[in-house]
Amino acid sequence: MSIEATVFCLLHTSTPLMRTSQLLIPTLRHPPGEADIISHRLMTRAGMIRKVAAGIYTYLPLGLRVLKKIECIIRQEMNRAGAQELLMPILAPADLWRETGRWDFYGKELLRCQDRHARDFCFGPTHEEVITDLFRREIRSYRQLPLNCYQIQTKFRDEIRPRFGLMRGREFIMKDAYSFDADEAGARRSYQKMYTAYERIFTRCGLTFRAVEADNGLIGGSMSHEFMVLSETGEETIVYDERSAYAANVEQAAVPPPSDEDHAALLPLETVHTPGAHTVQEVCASLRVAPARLVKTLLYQTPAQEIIAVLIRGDHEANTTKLNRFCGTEGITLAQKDVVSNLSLAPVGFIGPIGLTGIRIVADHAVKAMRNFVVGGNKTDTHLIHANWGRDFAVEAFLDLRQARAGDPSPKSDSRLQEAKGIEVGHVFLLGTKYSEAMQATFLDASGHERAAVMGCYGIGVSRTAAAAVEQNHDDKGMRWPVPIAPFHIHLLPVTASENVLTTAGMVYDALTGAGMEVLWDDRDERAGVKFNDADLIGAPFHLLIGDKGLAQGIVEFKRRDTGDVVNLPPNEVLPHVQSLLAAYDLPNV
RNA sequence: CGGGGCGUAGCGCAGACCGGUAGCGCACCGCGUUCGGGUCGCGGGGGUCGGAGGUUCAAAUCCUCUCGCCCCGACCA
Repeated sequence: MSIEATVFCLLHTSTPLMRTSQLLIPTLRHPPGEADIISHRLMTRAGMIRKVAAGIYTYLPLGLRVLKKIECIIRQEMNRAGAQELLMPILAPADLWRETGRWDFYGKELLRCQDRHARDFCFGPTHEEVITDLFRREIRSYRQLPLNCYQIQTKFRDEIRPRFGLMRGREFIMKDAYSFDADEAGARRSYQKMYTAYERIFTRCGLTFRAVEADNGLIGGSMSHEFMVLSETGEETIVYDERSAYAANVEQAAVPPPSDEDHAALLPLETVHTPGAHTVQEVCASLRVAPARLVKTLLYQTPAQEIIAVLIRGDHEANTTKLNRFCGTEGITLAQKDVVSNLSLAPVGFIGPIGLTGIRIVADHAVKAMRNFVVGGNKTDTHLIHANWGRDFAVEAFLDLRQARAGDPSPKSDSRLQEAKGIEVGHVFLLGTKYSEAMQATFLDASGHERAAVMGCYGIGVSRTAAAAVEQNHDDKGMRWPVPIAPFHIHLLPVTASENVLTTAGMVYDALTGAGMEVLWDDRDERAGVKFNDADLIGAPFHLLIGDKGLAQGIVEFKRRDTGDVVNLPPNEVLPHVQSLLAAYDLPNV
């Protein structure tokens, strides 16, 4: 490299571009029609992201800055919690995935490919196999534990239907961490450290969130919490209890058995004609009873094609997560119509527990408390009233099988649950030894016995966190980034083009950037209105307006993006003012 | 995978039913004008109408196939 080129590189790597005229920030007045939710629309309009294919995006300079900030906060907090960063490959050999059985089990979401020798590989949707393989090769002794390694890396999950921009992409950036401990107690300590680190991370990112109890799902293990950013656009529903700090995903939330039982005298079973009444609503309308007086019979089929009948009170919803847990299955589904008809039963809508032979019958707790209820008649256009379990049909077990909902009693206090929508930005799992046993990831304990490591895994959707931040922080003009993850701290807006304004802008810019602040200087030859609109759209937390009107009075205008409040300051007081504002934050240094 | 919709200039759309010169707004380029919330005027560049095949004297337009994208559903961390 020539001297000139070297000098050029040094100059230009040490002074990042912060002028609008030089940066690639292609703002749009109109979003593309396909952008559906706020974060997708605004991030596209602000020139932060561009779609390359369904669920696959390019992060433009502005968007990348936000991601880097989130990553930085994550790194700082992960390191603080004793985790160490490494980087695993995007492609993993199929053999590793076959060892845990997930090559077959993970399904179409696992994107597979072959190399030139026709060897199978997959794009990592998560990295338990690769990290566990590393562990078993390198770790021999309990003295090397605990160990917690993380990476920040691009993941690929071939979602059936990618949607919502960065919120549910196929390719996305994720921080995933894996802990290895010598025993369960150690694993719980590692889990707790990550839980605490996650609280710090999302707090520092300026998000309103809630940690909720969650199901372990396909990944396995015994305990997990999801970190939910509260937002109406959330795809998840959570229930929480203000009084006891209890919060859970509705999938997971336990519903206690009803406290009151109906003790009415048993009435004789009667057959009633209910033509065309398939749904709970139709049956209730036809018989003039409340949905809570009805018991619906749902037929589920396990992956092994076993059929099980599930009795749920008419106004309740079944919870397949709980059903899976009871059956010891994953992926139980409502029986298909053709399966039902092959069982030579009544059509869907008229199925009932009475006379249902050769099929297991389980019921939700709530059914146990009922007397003289309505059930399907197992015959077209027929229902039965005054049905009673025990007398008219047997139930294998009563257990918690329904979805929690607002108004249900809290399992942890005597108050009632409330509902909210959330975006899952983080998930911590206590895995146990599922992967370490499958892959013989063992070590010798203090007494010389070989033991399987007790694992935990911990994910944060980095790109999704950025999108969630926008969902939670915007107005009709654009984004309002929380200070720590904003692409820039200050948007410098000369509103007129006089010599005086430009000179002042240059001086303020030098002063602020010299003090380490990130200033986006809109030096374009544009009208003030255009600059204001772009600035509101991009959503830096502070805007600095410099114009001839103000300078005539010796002031510049310092405006908060979130409240719109304006403070008039002499130019030389801008730096201390911003410094005092930013001092309130634990800022990442990207 | 089932149902619905859409592919025409960078973005937003019209034209299609009824085949015959490919249009509008914004953006972009030039000149002038204006300059504190998306100025105004004049001039200009840019499109194999997603792709392939077919019908026809002639296809953005009609037919067949195909690819891509979006929405709803089922599925899922």
